[in-house]
Amino acid sequence: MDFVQVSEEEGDEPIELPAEEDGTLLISTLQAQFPGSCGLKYRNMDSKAVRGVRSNEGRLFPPCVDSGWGEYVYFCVFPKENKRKSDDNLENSTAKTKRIETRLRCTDLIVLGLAWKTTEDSLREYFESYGEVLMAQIKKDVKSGQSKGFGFVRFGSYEAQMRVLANRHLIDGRWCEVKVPNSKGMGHQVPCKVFVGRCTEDINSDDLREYFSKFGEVTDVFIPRPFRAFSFVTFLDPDVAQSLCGEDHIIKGVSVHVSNAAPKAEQNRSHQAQNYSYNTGNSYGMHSYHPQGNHMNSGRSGHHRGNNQHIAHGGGDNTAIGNSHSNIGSGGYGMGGNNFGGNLNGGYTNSSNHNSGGNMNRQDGGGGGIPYNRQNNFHGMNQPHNGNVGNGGWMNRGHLDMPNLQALGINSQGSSSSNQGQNMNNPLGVGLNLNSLPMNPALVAAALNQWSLLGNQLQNQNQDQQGGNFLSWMAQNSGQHSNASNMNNSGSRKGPNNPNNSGSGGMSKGDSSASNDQNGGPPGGNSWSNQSSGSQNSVDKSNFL
DNA sequence: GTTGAGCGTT
Repeated sequence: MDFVQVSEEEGDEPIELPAEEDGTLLISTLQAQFPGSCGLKYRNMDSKAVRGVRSNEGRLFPPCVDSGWGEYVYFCVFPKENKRKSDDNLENSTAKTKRIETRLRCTDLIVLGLAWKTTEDSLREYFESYGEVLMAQIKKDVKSGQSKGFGFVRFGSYEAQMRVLANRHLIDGRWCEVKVPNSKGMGHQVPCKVFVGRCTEDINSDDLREYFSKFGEVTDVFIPRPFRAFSFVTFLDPDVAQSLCGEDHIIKGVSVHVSNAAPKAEQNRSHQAQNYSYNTGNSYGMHSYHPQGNHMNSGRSGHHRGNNQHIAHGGGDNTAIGNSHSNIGSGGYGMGGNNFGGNLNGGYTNSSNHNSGGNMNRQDGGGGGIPYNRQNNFHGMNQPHNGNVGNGGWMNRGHLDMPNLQALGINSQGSSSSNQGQNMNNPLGVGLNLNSLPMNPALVAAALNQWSLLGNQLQNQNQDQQGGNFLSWMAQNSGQHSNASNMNNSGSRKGPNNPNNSGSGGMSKGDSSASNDQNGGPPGGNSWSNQSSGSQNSVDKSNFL
């Protein structure tokens, strides 16, 4: 296999990226290591000029047909901010306004689980690796001055905020959570996703990613399977997403239409909803994509009793394998006649911050219907009493598109006596044992990846079910947040806590404290030790949707 | 002095 040496900028230390069999380098491979990059260039030794690398349909082509990539060190091309011509003209002022708004969207973030000893200085120091810290404070007891174990931090850039929110953080020896405080509504949050209509079947996620990377960093691409003539593209910057809405774009010669990812029925969904009071969400409904984000189905659907009757509302082609699937309804939202999943049931019910008692019954894809997974027990997902009743968690904190972790069978903190409840080997605090989940782990992976909760871990668990891009990007970016992404500073013991185990150990709750004892562990054998060093992450989620 | 889910005396 041929490797291409790539660095972020000229002069930086290069990373070797694997080329494809045909000698090309996938942009997705590039982006796995250099998020946001959209191409390559290199310094021509003869002319001393910088040369661009040919790029077409998600692939980068070596400069020389014969000698391939040669010994050059390539460096990345990143899309220029606001490079769009339209912005330069009529939208210039609004673009500026938008940028200001972006800054305004930075909000104080609450940091939970701080060590008692953590000071405002050390808090600030830690978070400065993510970006400018405008404020860092520890809440203390007024009299004693003792820390209450939580604090607040505010960043100067939204991007830093997003990265911080996507990770967990080892601060002064404790894994801390960072969230948007309850007191802050994120109702003004602008969606980062766009709906891309009129897609043809040959437009794949790489195509979309490559094309839309021109406008800004693409963090996710979702193409419903089976083919439904639309897809979703998520940008890091919601402004970019918004700026594209309403436009037609040509991808592979096809005119696609970009619009807001919010379902068209959004406005009047409140009075439809909840027609089918049982088994509508159905267990196949765990589509990892939620076009509107924070609507996790407010319930009313939990009477699925584990039969094989999967009713996919709307959508049509629920040509799932095995079992008896029938489609009910033809409504729903979507564009251009695409039935986006029907959702005549309780999919969208409340008007804000849903999921109060919800489970994971949304079935956005309607016909998508998860046509795989004949062996896995999906029915577990539709447990009518699956907890998470109004406990907030991520859901009510305004964080868009977060999964119902409990519905996914995931606990957010390990349990251990020797480390104060902190699972030191699990950076995200996601008590996840893919092999013990009552559902398709690939789906969980997809969901978590979708929601940016899980990235690198998956490759430690099952090479066939890797999550991918977004979180791994978040976590790995610039390598300076290793605390958050690469744990096990001092090693862990081999044994039950090694997520590579395919047995019953793993990250499930109730691991022995010993196995979670990171600090005391002997060196070597780090189970969670590393995030990807290659491009293995770039697995199209749609493979298992 | 201990503790470990939470939500900020301004």
